[in-house]
Amino acid sequence: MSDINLENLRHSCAHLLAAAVKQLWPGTHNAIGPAIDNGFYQDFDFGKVKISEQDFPKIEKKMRELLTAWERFTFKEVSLEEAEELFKENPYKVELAREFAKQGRKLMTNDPGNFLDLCKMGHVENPSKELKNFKLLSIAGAYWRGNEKNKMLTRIYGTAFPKKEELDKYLWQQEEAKKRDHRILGEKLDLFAFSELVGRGLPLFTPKGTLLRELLNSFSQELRLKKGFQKVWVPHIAKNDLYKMSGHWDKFGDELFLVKSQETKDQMVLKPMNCPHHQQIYASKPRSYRDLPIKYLETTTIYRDEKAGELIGLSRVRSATQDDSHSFCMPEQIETVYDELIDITKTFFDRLGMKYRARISFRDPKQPKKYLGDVALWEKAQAILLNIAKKNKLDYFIAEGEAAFYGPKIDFMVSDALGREWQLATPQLDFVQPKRFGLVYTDKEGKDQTPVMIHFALMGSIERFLSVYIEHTAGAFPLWLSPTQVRVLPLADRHHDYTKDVVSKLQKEGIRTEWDFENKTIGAKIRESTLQKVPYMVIIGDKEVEAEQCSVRTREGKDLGKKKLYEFIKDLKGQIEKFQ
RNA sequence: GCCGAUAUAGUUUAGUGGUAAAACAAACCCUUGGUAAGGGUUAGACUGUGGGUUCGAUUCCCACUGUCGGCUCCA
Repeated sequence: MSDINLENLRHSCAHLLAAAVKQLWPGTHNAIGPAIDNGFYQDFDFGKVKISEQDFPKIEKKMRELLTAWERFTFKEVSLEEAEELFKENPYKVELAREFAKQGRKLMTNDPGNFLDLCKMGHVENPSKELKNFKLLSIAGAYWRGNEKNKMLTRIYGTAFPKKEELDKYLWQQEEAKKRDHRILGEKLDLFAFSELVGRGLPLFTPKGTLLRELLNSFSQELRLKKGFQKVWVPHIAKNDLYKMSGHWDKFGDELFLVKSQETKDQMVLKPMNCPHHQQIYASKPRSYRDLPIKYLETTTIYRDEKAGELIGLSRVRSATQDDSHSFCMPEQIETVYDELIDITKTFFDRLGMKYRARISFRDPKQPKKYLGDVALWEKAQAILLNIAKKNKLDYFIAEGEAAFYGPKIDFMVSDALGREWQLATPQLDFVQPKRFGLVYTDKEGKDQTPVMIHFALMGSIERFLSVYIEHTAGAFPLWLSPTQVRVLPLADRHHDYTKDVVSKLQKEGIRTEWDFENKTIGAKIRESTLQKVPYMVIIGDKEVEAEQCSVRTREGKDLGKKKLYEFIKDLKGQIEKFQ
């Protein structure tokens, strides 16, 4: 890594962008231009001018032109009056200057040579030398100060690196991420589809995609069934009264629901979560402390009215299938139940080859109104979670303010092959809902007590998990998850009978097998199977028929040589069993 | 929802104020090929939907729908 401060570099680059734009379009006002995680942005008020990404080459050219004269940033402290005079054309700068003056902060200006700006400190020493490796990336609208009541400004995103190689690597990585985009792979690998007629945010799963969903789901469920969870089933609609009782109605109102309630009594809505339903199963008969913990499991679809502009492929949808479960236990059983859930989570992600760390989400002590339930209970629960994380030796960190409104939780932050982090499995404690629903169990003394509920979904939503997992694997799923595990490729027509024989024997053993009888060369068939990420290809020609063998090749291009079919089946089964 | 971009064959794209071109995929034919693309032929699009301007629009304008990028990261 270079010794140049990345933030300073990028922030300086935002100045350069502002300078270039103001020269190209006089009268444009620049607002803020900070460094961000992957680069920088600069907001502009272009007035009536409309610009697009097609203007980028022109802007970049102007940036390079200006840069040659940028020897160093000179700073000067100014009074509010001076600032108001200097930036009188630019209402955004004036607003900021007044605000900062009010807060008692020093007002600074800087000038790299030909572009005066109001700015905090933090720039590179020698712009003309250090700022060379930049690129403008995209353009978008953004509200002034992030508030939708304010004016919409034009935001130009870009990035900059100390070295050209670093910039090139970043751009290459972006390209890689694009290739892995689950929306593209989903179509290429024939996993899911959308229909304008069905509606946006409502994914349809093809046979291959459905297989993938079901394999992941049964793995998720099995892990819990082994720990004594029991499957339940509930309908997908309910009266809105259910959510008034649970507290979701007060919290989210009508916005959460995909079918809007008319506020009439007994109005039906689509369920946006499963916990209230599951609690009604618990409530269906008297419970004794001897019955606890009671652990329900159900993979079922929920429906939420996500904002239209936020729907993205499978990662943000309106119909999401949760591998959900709810455990009801006595307070002193929390730790035991939680330990099981942590164990399940570890097994699941270890087996999928994904790294993770835990985020313990506490309430924000500064905003008590955001949460239901009494503070003492929260404190107690948070202490329990922290202890569990320590005991299970989780790699954890604490995030205040990330808790659900009904209780604290542990989120598993799972990282993918490109190093991006996703919040997936979330066991969360709930002291509030059982109380609201009046759930009870009879304790040893014969008195009614309120159980604690623990929400837990491993994948969260299968759709969102798939979006992460498809990009993690780039569509090359492990053998046990591959919709097609083996494809048998005959060289010529005369090998078709033998091929059919091999395919049916593999299928009989439960191996998901296809053949490729197309009139193409073996090279083309191999290419096609490789692009479809089929783990194993079996090639059948004269030699194989003669020796009653099959030639095996992996999608990575490795030649495993000739084998007897039973040997190959044994290999495959051995590999698959490792995951059961 | 808001801002911007965008919509042409199954897919990826070209193109024009006078009803559209190609590649891949498909079907058929030739070829029967040994580890990431063999060759040919044919078929396939009322240019997203609905309006408007015009003698005439796929092309220009408006609305709708879908898709994409954003809407937290403070001078």
